[in-house]
Amino acid sequence: MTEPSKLPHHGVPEHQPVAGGIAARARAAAGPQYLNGLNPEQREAVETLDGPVLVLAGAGTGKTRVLTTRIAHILSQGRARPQEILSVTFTNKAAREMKLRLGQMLGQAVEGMPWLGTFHSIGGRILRIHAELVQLKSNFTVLDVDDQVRLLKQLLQAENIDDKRWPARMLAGLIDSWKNRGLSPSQVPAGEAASFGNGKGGKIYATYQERLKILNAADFGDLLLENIRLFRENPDVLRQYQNRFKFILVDEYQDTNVAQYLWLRLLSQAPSRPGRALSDVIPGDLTSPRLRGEVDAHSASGEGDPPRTELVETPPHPDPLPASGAREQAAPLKNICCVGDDDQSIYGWRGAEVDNILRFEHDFPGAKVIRLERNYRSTGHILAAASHLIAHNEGRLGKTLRTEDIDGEKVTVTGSWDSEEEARAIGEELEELQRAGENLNDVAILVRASFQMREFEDRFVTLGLPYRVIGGPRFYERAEIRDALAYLRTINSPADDLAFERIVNVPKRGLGDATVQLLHDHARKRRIPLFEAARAVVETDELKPKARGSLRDLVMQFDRWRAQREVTSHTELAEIVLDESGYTEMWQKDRSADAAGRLDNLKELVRSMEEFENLQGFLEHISLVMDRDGEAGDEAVSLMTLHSAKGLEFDNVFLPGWEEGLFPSQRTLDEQGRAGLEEERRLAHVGLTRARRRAKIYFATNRRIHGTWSTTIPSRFLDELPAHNVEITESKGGSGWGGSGGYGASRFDNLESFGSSYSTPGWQRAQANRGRGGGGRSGGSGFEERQSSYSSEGFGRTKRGPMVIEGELVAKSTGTTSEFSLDDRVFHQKFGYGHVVKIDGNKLTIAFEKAGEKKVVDSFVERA
DNA sequence: AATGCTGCCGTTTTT
DNA sequence: CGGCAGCATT
Repeated sequence: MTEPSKLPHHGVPEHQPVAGGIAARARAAAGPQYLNGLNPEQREAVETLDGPVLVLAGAGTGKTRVLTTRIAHILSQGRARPQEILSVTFTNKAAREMKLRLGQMLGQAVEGMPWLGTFHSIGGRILRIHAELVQLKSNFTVLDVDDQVRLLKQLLQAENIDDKRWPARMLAGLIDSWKNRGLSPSQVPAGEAASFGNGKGGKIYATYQERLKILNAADFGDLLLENIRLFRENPDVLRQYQNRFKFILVDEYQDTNVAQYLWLRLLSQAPSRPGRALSDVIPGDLTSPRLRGEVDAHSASGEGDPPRTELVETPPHPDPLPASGAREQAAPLKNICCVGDDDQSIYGWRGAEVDNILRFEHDFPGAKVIRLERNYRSTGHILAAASHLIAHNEGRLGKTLRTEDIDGEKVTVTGSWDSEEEARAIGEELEELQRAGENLNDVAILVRASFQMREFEDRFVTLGLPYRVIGGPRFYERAEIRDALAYLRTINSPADDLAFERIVNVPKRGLGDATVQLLHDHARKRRIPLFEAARAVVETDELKPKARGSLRDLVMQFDRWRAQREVTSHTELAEIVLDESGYTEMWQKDRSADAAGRLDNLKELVRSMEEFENLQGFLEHISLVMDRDGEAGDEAVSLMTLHSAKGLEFDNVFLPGWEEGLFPSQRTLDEQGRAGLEEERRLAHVGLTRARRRAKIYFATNRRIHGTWSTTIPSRFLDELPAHNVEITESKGGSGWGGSGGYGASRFDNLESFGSSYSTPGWQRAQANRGRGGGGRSGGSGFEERQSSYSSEGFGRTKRGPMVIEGELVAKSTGTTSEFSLDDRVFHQKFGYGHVVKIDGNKLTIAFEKAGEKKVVDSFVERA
């Protein structure tokens, strides 16, 4: 999402302040004002209100703008009221963004868009309203992955399945993938169900679902799957929603999975006659290869098939429709508008079905397809490179992005000896950009895998370059948050065994496995929740006195908290609970590096509760809509994976690690074959199209993976870049290496496959460098002393080398001497506590208690 | 019941 | 190489 207004010379700014109502603007001579500044295709996408519409919106073509304007248009035309529009996105961020923009366009009217949200939050909301129809209560808990796994572990144990050979985590993944495909336990193909746990996989899935009902809980997949079941089994309920939603809008359609497709399909169907069963939504065989080479929108439904009344999941192409009874005349499909970009489908491994978008015209007969191909983001060279690259994919609908922008700078490709040098080179370029006055917020480094980040972090810490890692663990996934939530969940829902079990011994209360096991036995025997079992067991002498007393205290505490809930606000209650349980104290006593951060997070959690009316309301939302990537903070370079970069844009984008095996990832290639390769290529395309003005690609010849160094080959994607738009440069980091050869069978060695552009002077020099023993370009930067494992391999050049350059560099960047002295005890955000062992200008060498000796710029540490 | 050691395994991750 | 899980200690 987030395609911020970037229409400097192409259109009006998107965040136009709006005064007056829509009606007022609708009266304007040239049509409604909100349509101004849209290009013809965008305008068509906004104004084509009737029937199914697929908007193929390439990167940077104003997708969000179209979506929001379309909603404004529907409202201003009086075609629907806000509560009659269903608008779904994948992420909370995307939903927020849409709300924000809509608010800017419409004034305050957004409050009345109750059905704008993520698939999961909307599914969850519908489910809560009709919870009893799917054997839940409306206050059901949404389980996170951790809870899921723990529950499955218990079930596996009960079935005597070796948890080593059949990890619970794997089963969780399997169940999730089944749910993504819309398969309830009885619908899982027998062969697949049997593939886990000696044929017991399917049975455990069924048991798992039963247990969820008892726990009054649903996992993420259930929010959709149970919603589908609800609709299938209760046609009257479905009809109610079909009637309500006059318009449906879907964002990022290329990322929808089968369950989401089925769900949309049900809702987009015109209301059925009362009494008509809608039970025949059959997921097709979705295991067939995703790429069929050809997208055929005509053949299957070509003979004027009337719109289907029955909801029959169409199997992937080119299978004929299943012979499914008579197809009677029916009301047309709803006004559904899906926006997406098949070239940005990068979540296939998580169950997204690119087929959904490739098959749209087939699934929604009579659909109008509109292509947005005018890119308002990137310069010519960048766009050409990205387009040329993605053109190597076969399974795509095909778009040609174009821009009216200048050609700008060519995309650069830079080779380095190893990943360390790569980080150094990028570090230098960043400093150059900084000196040139670029805003670091407009710079991003996009990696394929998160382990690559470390090298950069190390480097940035050394340079004192402010950076920000995007996408780490989600807020509510952090241990301290889940612990705190578990306390609150136990208070709110005494049947929530998973929550109780999580905190029964956190902080340590002397209630170990033995005690928990006893509680389980009790609970199972008497069919009561764990908490009630605890209450009962305390009255017996089955426990040792110590444990018994401890457990009794805990039960009494919960009773007290539950009583207090009636008289105190939920935020206050949370504070009391965290305090009295000793949980806060536990972290206060903890001396590890992140303890302070955890305490901050807990405060943040309590603070965030204020937005909700009560504990119940808070708990309902926390697991679905709690993310914190909103924190902007100070100016800093962004470091993230390519996946989390989707939807963002930056002036300068660095793309390191373009090597075979890493990118494209070997594992994807092995597991997904050609489809995997194409998805990797789409990832590369996403990476390039994030850049507005500069895109810089890097590859290293040697990379350490899992501790061992291996020689790598430049990525095949480099071959696929058009020579004309690319410039090969030498590594600015300068090679401190040389050493014995071994680029191996690099394509870049074999210039034939590259064409002449790859033998630029820079690259030749880089090539030449590798044979030399000495430093690369003069003033290069072998400056940082590192205990790299090279030395053990005979690259002895890393002995205490002169540090002059680094000293110079550091001095330049601050010019002051350090305010720290030897032996000072300090704290560092990343490395924790340590003491200063060496001072060199503003550069400190610190012996960290946990992380060992590191060099750090003093502004990164504080006195402890 | 809590602590320490060994051995395994290792992408991406919207909800 | 490093983080975590499961086991063997005390």
